[in-house]
Amino acid sequence: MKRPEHNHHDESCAICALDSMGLRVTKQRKVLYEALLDEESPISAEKIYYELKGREVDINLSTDYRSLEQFVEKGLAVKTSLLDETKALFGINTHEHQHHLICTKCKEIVIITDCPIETYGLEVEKDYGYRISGHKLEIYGLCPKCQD
Amino acid sequence: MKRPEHNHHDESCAICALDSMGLRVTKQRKVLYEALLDEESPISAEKIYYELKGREVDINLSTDYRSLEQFVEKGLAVKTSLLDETKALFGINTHEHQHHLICTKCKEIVIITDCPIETYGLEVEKDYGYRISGHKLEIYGLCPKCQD
DNA sequence: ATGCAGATGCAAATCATTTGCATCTGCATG
DNA sequence: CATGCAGATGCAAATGATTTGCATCTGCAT
Repeated sequence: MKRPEHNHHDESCAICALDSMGLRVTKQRKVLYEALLDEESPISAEKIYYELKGREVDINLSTDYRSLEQFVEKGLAVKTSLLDETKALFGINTHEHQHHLICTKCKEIVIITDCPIETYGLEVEKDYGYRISGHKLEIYGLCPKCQD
Repeated sequence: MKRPEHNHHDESCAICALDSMGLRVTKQRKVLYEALLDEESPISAEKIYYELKGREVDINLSTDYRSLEQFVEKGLAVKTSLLDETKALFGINTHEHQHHLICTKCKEIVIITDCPIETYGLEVEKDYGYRISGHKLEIYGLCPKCQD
């Protein structure tokens, strides 16, 4: 920690998170990180830009993209894209292996932390000679509300 | 089959496939469908466009995109996007449940037809109240050649 | 053989994302 | 605490993928 005056160390504190990864703590990055913390599921760069717009500190769309990309590089955030959408979604990196359950109608995203394919990866390594580094599982369906 | 002079019915025949889904058999769609049949894994619209370029029949990029999208609507092709790439990939719909094993270095894509989460879907339905309609699983790693 | 709904080509538009550049600002240093 | 400068920001313009409007062309039902 480069900030001796800052006497806690907590991932849910933007200052701690940014500082610990060697990123300068600017007001833009701070509000951006905090906005990500507030989201329960991945959000697009554009959407987060509009959420910040009009608050005390808003942020330019370029800065938004640049910062999100840096968060991802530093492991503070994760980038993904769901369904057949072309745009990227960003979320806080919880350092918890997780998958998404997505409603094909209302686009609600539920996070699933239980993973059925941990062991399956080993089988794949054996069968295909690949050295597996990760996987992505999305499950689609209708959420309870959209089933009526 | 609307073409009585065409006396077989085979998904690997472009004329049959297009005709059976009510799509006009144009020379552009025919070569496009045949090009898709030749691919062993999903390919981008642009790449397929360049592969056709210079052959007897080439095809405008707009037509390429429009036709691929129609193939997907009619269930002749499937659209996906892999890794964190933003561009869409298209492949022939084999009507076979499949997943992808992707080399993070050389981007080779291997198709896996064995699926570990058939039964897991049922658990999710019970736990989350969703009516599951599908899922997508991608597995990342280094292929044998890239491991050196 | 023929008309016309639907398909194509072209160019311009759109949407998400990135980049160049001039200006600004954290923060390490004295 | 003042200060310099590497790194961050805002703006506008560029890029890359994909889509669309429109005039022209072409399968295919008749």
